[in-house]
Amino acid sequence: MRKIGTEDRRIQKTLSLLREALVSLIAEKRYDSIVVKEILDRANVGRSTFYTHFRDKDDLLISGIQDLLGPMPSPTRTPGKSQDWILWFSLPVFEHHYRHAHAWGDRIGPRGRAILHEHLRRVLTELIAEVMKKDFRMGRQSARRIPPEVVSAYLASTFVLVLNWWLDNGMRLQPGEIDDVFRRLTLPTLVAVRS
Amino acid sequence: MRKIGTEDRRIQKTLSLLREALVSLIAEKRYDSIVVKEILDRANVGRSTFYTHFRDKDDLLISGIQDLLGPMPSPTRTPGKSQDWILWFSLPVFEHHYRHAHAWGDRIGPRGRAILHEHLRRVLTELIAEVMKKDFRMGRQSARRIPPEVVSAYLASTFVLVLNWWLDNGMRLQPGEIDDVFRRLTLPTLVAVRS
DNA sequence: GCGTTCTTGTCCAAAAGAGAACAAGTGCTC
DNA sequence: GAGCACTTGTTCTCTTTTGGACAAGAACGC
Repeated sequence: MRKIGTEDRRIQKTLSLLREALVSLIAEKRYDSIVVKEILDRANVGRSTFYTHFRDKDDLLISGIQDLLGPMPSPTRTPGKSQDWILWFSLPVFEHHYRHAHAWGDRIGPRGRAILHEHLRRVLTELIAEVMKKDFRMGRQSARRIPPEVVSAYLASTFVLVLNWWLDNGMRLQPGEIDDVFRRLTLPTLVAVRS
Repeated sequence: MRKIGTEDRRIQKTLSLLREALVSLIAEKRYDSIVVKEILDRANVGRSTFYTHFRDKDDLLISGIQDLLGPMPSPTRTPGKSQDWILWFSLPVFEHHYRHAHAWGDRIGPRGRAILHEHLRRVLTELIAEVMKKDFRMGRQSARRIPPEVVSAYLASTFVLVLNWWLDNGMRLQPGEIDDVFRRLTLPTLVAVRS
């Protein structure tokens, strides 16, 4: 049986090469000033190959988020009334930014960051909603219940907001500290809404 | 115009991956114990791809020699009666072995070394003959003249002999010193034959 | 303005790689 | 020595990659 879709070895190589090329370029110069051909040259990949996988440069940038969120282990609901298990993504993502943002400086630029964060928000919204729907307690229906889609969108957008603030202020807090800020901001609402 | 033959970007990538995989494997285990599938796994290359480029494992090993000798700059004949410019390859190759042999230890094994040296001898013979034929002085014909093919074969085989001795004795001499040995062995003959 | 040069994104035919199946050989152990 | 697992090298079809051509759109100086 033949491997299908994105499992093909050649595809994986191509995606890796392109992503690594972009990352290493951002480490050297402003994202906005990077031109597709530079990425191709560094990745040693043909032009048409690039466009079979990505719509444009921004699409390539965005695709890295899937790399970050994709392999994130799903949370296991701990027994008890605590609701913070649904914020499982928070600390890992903060830590990821902490590790990588220093190398990037602000060469990503406002436009690049906007694209990145908007996509992060969208993907996080979906991811959280998915996990919430798997949760048993969401089975309880009630007239006044807030739909999980709204809650997940709320959490994702608040997360990105906090992340943005953190970055704008030079990441003076440790990942654990900013994570705590995020949790104290959202947990009360979460408890009230989902109890 | 389309690129042809070995210039294709995909081919270069494949060859590099396979060669690097083999080298890194030799750094870890005996050459004889390395199996094709291990090379494929490490290079992340398909089986059929391997066999479109190489006859077998030995062929891959040998191909590295071309990498070593291929980019070697051709010698420039210095004016004067000195003949040692034709030994231009000697020191670079000794130095190459000096740099890499320590990492390889003796994991290459007697069989691997025999294959390698036999091929090195063959390629060197051709390379030297080629350079000699480009040389002006070889134009001089004479009944007693020794054909350049014989001289190049003599030089190559003596070189490999010295190289072998050097390796067998644990490379106790510096590259410059063993190079000197080689030159003192061959120069008198060279002068006598080609003056 | 206007031409020149660079960039973007699309399309295509041809080449290379993937992977599975296969026969044949090797080596092992029971 | 029969069975089994593994390796080698070949062949096949299908998928991806390639590079060149192209149109359309910046960006630039003159």
